Amino acid sequence: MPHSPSYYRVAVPVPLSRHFDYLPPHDNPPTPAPGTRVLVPFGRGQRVGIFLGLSNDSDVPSNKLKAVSAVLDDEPSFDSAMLKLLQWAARYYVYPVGEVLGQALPTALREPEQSLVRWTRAWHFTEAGKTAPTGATSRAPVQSKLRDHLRQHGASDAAALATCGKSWRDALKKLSERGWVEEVQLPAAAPPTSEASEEALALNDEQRVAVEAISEHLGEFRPFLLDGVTGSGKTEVYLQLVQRCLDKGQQVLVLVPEIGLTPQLMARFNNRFSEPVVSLHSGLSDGARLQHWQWAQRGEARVVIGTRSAVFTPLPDLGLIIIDEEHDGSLKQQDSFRYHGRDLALVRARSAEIPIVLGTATPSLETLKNARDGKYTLLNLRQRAGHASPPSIELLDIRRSQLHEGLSQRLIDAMREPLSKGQQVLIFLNRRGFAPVLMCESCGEACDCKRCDAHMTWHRSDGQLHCHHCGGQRPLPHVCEHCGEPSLNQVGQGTQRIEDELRSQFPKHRVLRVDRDNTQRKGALAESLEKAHKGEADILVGTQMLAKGHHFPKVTLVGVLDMDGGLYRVDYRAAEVMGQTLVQVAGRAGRAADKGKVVIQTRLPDNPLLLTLLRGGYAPFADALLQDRRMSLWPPYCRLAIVRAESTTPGAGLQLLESIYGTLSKEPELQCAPPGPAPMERRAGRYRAQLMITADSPNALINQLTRLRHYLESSKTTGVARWNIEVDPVDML
DNA sequence: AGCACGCCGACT
DNA sequence: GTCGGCGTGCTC
Repeated sequence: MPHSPSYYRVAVPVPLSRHFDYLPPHDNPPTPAPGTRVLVPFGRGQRVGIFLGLSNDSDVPSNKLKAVSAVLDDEPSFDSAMLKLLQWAARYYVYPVGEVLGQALPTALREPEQSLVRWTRAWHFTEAGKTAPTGATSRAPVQSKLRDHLRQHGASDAAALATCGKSWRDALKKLSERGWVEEVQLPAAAPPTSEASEEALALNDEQRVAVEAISEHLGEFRPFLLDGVTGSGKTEVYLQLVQRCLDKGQQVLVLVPEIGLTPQLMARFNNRFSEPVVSLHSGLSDGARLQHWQWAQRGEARVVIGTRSAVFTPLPDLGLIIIDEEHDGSLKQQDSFRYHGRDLALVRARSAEIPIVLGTATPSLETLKNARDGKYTLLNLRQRAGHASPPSIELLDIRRSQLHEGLSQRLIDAMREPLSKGQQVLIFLNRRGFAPVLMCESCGEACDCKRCDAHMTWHRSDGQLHCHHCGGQRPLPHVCEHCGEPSLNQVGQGTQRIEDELRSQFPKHRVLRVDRDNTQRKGALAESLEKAHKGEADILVGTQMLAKGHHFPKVTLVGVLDMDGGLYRVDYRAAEVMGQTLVQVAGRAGRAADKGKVVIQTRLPDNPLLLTLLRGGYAPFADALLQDRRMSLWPPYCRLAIVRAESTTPGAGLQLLESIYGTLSKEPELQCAPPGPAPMERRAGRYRAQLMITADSPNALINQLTRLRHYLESSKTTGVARWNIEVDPVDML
């Protein structure tokens, strides 16, 4: 057979929107399947790339081509459907294919040394270990436990041995030093499976309708919006749908917005199903992540619960995708490859011909529009489980009230009754720190961040000024940096200050603050939530961390301190986000027998949007916002993209965007606004500018942006300004 | 993005 | 005389 000249087309993880061609490896192995990892020479070094397929020609003369160094695996990391999805995503988000594929790979597989795992490290007794006297480790409890474990179970892997105690690794080392245990390779472990201990709950009518409606369409593409108020039992609907899929031998992918929501969902799934459920999120070690990913890929894990990047998990028998809290902005990646987990999941569901369920109490406007247009099937869950009634909501006009460190007297009074009955109160304020501004009383200047156009927040816990935008810190100055007077005054309130004030207002009650500052440590959030659940705190103060998904059955009063910001901001999504947060926070109140109450402090008690939200609920509020968007032609009534440029010298970014604007504004399919400084122009020492582009058709937008990207990649803008392109931005920062 | 090569200032 | 500053150019 004549040797046909074929080249290996490879995606290399570099910020260039093209693939690279290579000669076949010198040892001429059988052609790998597309999606297989290959090692290729690139520039001076070697890179792990993804083999895309063979090609008969190349733009590069063949004497300039290098050969693939090695085919790294004998099976592909991406099947053809996943490869297609990722290539689609690279085009849609105007991001280099190689980088997209690289990011979709578990971190461990980005290294050439790591191969797909077929073996797992384990330990067993040596001959000497088997006969060693039991009493020899009587003074080392963990060593004894390890020996007991090995005696009972034989060779065991790390996960199994870890049950013997925290210092199991040290103890194991001691045993191996004595020559009693040694490492062995076991066939790769199967994912852990728990014994189901919980029966399916009885469904109410709406839940039953939802489960039936979705089940009817297993095996075909159909998106469902499961619009369920907090406490309406969305999770039970998910669980019963998952059961149906498992019964049919299908796998299920569940996407949640943040890592904090995986443990509780994992626990519920594990209690319900006797089949392997695995999690996939950034909190796992690279090794664990690879393990879980491979369990999914081999079909051994039947349910995967993960954050947005889990949308790339290979699942050969995928039968259903569930997106929980579909409105949540964390589903959109905010740097490098700026994809939306929900939107890619929709594309994936379409190509896999399976249903996808978008669950939320507060649908995003895009999803709501799709439901209104009949593209998504709307399923409502309006009844609260256990006949809990919805909370009453009250606006508290604080324009003329005297505030106690941000708390109005009426809110303080309202807290007394539930607290006296042993119920909990939740105070919500989306601002960390003690005081957001430190202002000089003699000259009126504030302490500003040196690298950002922002005030610094005074954190009393560590006595430092923090910048919430660049993470910078510095000690509190003793005198004003502008006029030298020692008259710095703390203005405004953050959660730390509210915590203090609540302690002094309610000295007999226990106050628990939950925000990013005191939940940094691993497991700290879980501990705090546990405390709250056990009733070891009476008053909970916190930021949006407290608003997301966690259930506090004993909370009957929620106080919202400052929501007005969401009604002032220029960001076109600010009002939508405010409404969603408000409804989510309100959902924390009165879940059990007691009717809940929500008190919102505001200086805008007549704001029509706010009133619509309070009187009519989220649906008419969202419809009003949709009307606004339609009139002003914002998404979802147009396709939006942002081109950003930043530079260390003022003006360079803006200049780059102006030259782009000159060309793009001539394109008839696009509407461009002249570029301008970003909402906070200087951030982390860089001057930032942005250019907004809208179009009616997504294809027109993508085509133009692709041209733009090619131009930017080839022009020598490096060093002058850094730039990026974001399609479907979720916020303007 | 890396990481070279490539021409102009302060050091053993 | 070199070491090294980061300006521009390439990666199959």
